[in-house]
Amino acid sequence: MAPTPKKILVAPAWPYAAGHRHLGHVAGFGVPSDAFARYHRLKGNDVLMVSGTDEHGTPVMVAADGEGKSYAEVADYYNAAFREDFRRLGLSYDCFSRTTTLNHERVTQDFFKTLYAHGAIVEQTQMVSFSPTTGHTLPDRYIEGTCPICGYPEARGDQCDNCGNQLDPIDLVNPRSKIDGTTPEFRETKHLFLDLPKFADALRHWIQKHDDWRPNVRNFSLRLLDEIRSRPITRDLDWGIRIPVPGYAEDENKRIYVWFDAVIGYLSASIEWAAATGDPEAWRDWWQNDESLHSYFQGKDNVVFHTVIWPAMLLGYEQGGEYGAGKGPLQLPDNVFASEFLGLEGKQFSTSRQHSIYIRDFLDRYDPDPLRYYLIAAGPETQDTDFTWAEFVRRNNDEVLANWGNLVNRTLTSAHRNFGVVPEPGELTAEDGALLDGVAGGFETIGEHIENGRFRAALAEAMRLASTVNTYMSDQAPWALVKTDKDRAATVLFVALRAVDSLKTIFTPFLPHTSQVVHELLGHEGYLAGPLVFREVEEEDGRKHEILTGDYRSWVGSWEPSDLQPGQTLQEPRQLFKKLDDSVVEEELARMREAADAA
RNA sequence: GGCGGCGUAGCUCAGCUGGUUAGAGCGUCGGACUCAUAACCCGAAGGUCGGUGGUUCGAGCCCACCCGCCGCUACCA
Repeated sequence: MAPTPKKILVAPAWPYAAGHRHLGHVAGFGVPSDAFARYHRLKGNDVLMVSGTDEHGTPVMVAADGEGKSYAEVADYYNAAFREDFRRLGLSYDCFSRTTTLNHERVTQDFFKTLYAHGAIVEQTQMVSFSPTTGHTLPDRYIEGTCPICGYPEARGDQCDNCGNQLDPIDLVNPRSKIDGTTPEFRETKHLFLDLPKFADALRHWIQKHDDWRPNVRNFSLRLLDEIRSRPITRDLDWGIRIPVPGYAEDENKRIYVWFDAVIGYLSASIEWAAATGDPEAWRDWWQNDESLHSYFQGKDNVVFHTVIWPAMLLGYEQGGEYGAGKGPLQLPDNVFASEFLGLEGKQFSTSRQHSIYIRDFLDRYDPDPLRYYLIAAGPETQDTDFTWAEFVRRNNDEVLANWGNLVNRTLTSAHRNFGVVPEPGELTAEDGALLDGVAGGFETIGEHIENGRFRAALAEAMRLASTVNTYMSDQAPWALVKTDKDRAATVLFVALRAVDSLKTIFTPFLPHTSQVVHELLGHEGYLAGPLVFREVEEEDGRKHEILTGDYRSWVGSWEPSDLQPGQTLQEPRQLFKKLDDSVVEEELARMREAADAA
């Protein structure tokens, strides 16, 4: 009997809607979270993978001003762009939404009101810088000036890159806005703060229990707690969610600070998903259920939000307000898989210097699976790594194509040409059994790797298993047996096809598009990893938006060894991966140079 | 400045709580095979594990110091 499906929340970071996403972004939160989600779906677990675009706050406003568009236009544009990028890459969100929906606003305001009612939000005055041009808050990172300590002329508002000292923007000599060069004004204003110190002990206790977290995440988080301070959760802006508290609600020019509403997105998108399924209470099975597993994926710069701030908010919400409805506390994160950073040709990705490769551009020229392969096999899982075109071409040609692609091709070609169907096997030899047992064992070892966030090791093990099948093929040489002992050839090809069928499943979390092709070539029907779709959602206020989703419950396939049956009709084989010519490297490097020169 | 990480074969990296001749993939060289996208298979060469000094019967793994590289430092994954 199958075990009860586990409720798994997969929570990839919310990308910020102020610029196109590049390879580094999806290497951090995208491909690993999708591999994790797809694996759990194959295991038969109930996965809910939710995210969306983070659309409020200053960076969107700055982008809008720069492009001469409204804030909403910029948000719309990038929301649509990200959805399309992620669809093409095959990131199987159950609901990829956005923060400018009515639903998100309601959930955020409920959260805010509830924390306020529980005494977790306090009012403080704060010295804040304003842009004289727009009248809005100017975040510290948009201010530069001369460092009062070392005299470095381009110190940032929060820190001097030259001497490394932490700074307060008001101390800068000749402060100026990085956006338009004007001199910021400093004014005392009242803001609401999240009382983080109130939660320090509870958080410390909770983090200490999690000795399964990656050490850098755990140590870094514990360190943060030692110096924890209240954080403002309101800003002087006119772009963002209204503050549902007396004295603030009426103020046109105060809104909820963007980071506060962004993390609530995990919850609001779950609620949105539930409503769309016709069972508005369904989200509670993930959020108000001790047995559920919540896994978050983000880059290392975002750790603080996922191990300290969001957990503090969840703790403060307690049994909740309107949405929590007294039905139990909200689940805290179980895993926080923080990635390190991906570099590009030896340097950091930089949008401003146009040292970047955007997802959309990449996918215009290359297939998604080789990219997914690269981002897992050479991704920044435990330390910074580098994307280079030479390495991409090599991994594509010499690893994924030569090993896995070629295995599929050689076994299917042989079987299709000589039998046309999955051949009827005779008695299996010890070698046959050993091969199938070895591949079958992969479901457990690779599954364990994936569950523990060791995607790199999981994929390496899958590749090793593919090698064992290649070796088996070479040893058994069915192409020769066909002429001398056709029955034995049938058995060998049967065994090889079963192994390929199993490997197809094992590779699905990483290479869903090509696994779907293998699935079809082997004569199976249905979607192993079907298309992702956009679906329109209309809210009560009449506004509409599109989400990225998919019909994952109809997907066939399960995380267990193949039971491929003799007699199943095979399709004419076709190649899974395109061989890339070495000239690609020089072309792409030239393209990057042009882009950088134009910037 | 604070904190953290990294430095192991040509390249990218594994090496868990210290224990026989330090591993993998790719690359290179040689061979075999010829079903397969000149792919696949076998074999070989190649490293004083950044440096110095300790602890230990024994250290790539622990400690100290040093050199080099990198990241985070609270709105760039």
